[in-house]
Amino acid sequence: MRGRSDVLEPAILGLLHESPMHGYELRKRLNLVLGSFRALSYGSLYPCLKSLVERNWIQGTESLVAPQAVASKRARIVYQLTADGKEHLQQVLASSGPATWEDENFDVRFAFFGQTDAETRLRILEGRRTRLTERLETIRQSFARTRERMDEYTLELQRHGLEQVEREVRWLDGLIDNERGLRRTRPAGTGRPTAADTPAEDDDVAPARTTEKERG
Amino acid sequence: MRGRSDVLEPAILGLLHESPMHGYELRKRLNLVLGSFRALSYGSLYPCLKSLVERNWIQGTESLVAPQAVASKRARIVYQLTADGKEHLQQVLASSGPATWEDENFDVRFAFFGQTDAETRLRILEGRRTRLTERLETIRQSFARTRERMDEYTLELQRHGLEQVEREVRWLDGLIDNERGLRRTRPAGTGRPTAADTPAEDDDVAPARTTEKERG
DNA sequence: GTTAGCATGTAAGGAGTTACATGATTTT
DNA sequence: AAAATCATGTAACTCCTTACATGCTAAC
Repeated sequence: MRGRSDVLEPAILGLLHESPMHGYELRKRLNLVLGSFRALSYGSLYPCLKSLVERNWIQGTESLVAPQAVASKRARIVYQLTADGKEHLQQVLASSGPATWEDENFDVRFAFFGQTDAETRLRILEGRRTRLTERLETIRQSFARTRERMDEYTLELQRHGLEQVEREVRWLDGLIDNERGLRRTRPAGTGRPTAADTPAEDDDVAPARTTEKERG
Repeated sequence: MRGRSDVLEPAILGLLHESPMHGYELRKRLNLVLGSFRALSYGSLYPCLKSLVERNWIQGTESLVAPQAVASKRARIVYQLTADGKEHLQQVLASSGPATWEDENFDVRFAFFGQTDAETRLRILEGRRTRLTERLETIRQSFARTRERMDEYTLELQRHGLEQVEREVRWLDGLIDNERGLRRTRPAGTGRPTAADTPAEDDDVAPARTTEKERG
């Protein structure tokens, strides 16, 4: 029943958990968290905020802020999480389904790793890794099957895509190693998540599944 | 007036230009061209084919194919470009607007570079490059502005994103060099598009614009 | 005093998804 | 004979976008 995401809602809740904000500011921050700089429109943001208020996960309070100590600016609506909202956010960040491992959903989860425990982080990183190695398998197979009768540019596009995914897997490997280290040596949530010192120039990124199941 | 794409239509036309096909087969090939392996659904494909037929860009003919020389299989509808369709495809592949430089649109254009001339290829590669350097600027600026008060994971996500975009720019540079070479030495459309032998480990990817315009 | 940026919204619509529905053919 | 895969479609829905509408405030 779910579309590709609902990437917006978790992102909003996550940002508001870090600090209360009004819509206009949220949008700017959102464009960074959502990664690919697809300028999010107000036409999505405000209706979403409205529905979050209705479900009682956030609440908005008019604030007459005077930034240079001047009187009476136009009221801005500053949103913040309710108790219900905090609880819900924790559930969302910890939950994982098939959609969790897709690009944008993963990015949002990852951006708010600071608000979860090491257990959850590891689970999500590994789920993402599995998803990516599945992709690698699919690409490699079609690569092998159709190499001959394929246009050179199409081929180059796929070679490049393959490389990008391989690189992302190595990035994840670094992060996973790091989380494992954290879990063994420290209680939780300390230490920098800096990635991949592992050179790892090898090509075997786990066999995973070989089945090329249809998913449509 | 255009949404993020209409990535499907050009992709279908491009594939059918390479060779006639029926819907089911199209879908599989489509999933590779469209890159990120977002399994395209029949719910999008068949209505799109229908509308292409209505606009007289493709035509479908029932074919009673018997693959192992056996009689009477169920009829499959094999689609092929009409004359109008071929003309339209050329226009689409050569045209370039703001949407052309976005990820998926670019991928589709690139996948069918074989069906265009060197002039067009170069224009599209350079447009894409400009778009990416704009992104780099945006990321770098927000990076510099908010580095301190930002979550470590969010930071790592952005660092990684930055790296991926930088890598993509270098990939484009290789392709652009290659196209330029082709244009100088050969008539058009010959030679392999193999990328970046240029090591180019430098970091200056062109200043481009510094303005952080709103686009919403 | 007018342009640029801050701030909040609504209405209509586009591009795609999931879930459903059906049936033929091939493989086990 | 059952299961998998080939093959074609429709209906309802979701998430997000564009375009529109409004008004305040800062800077030039």
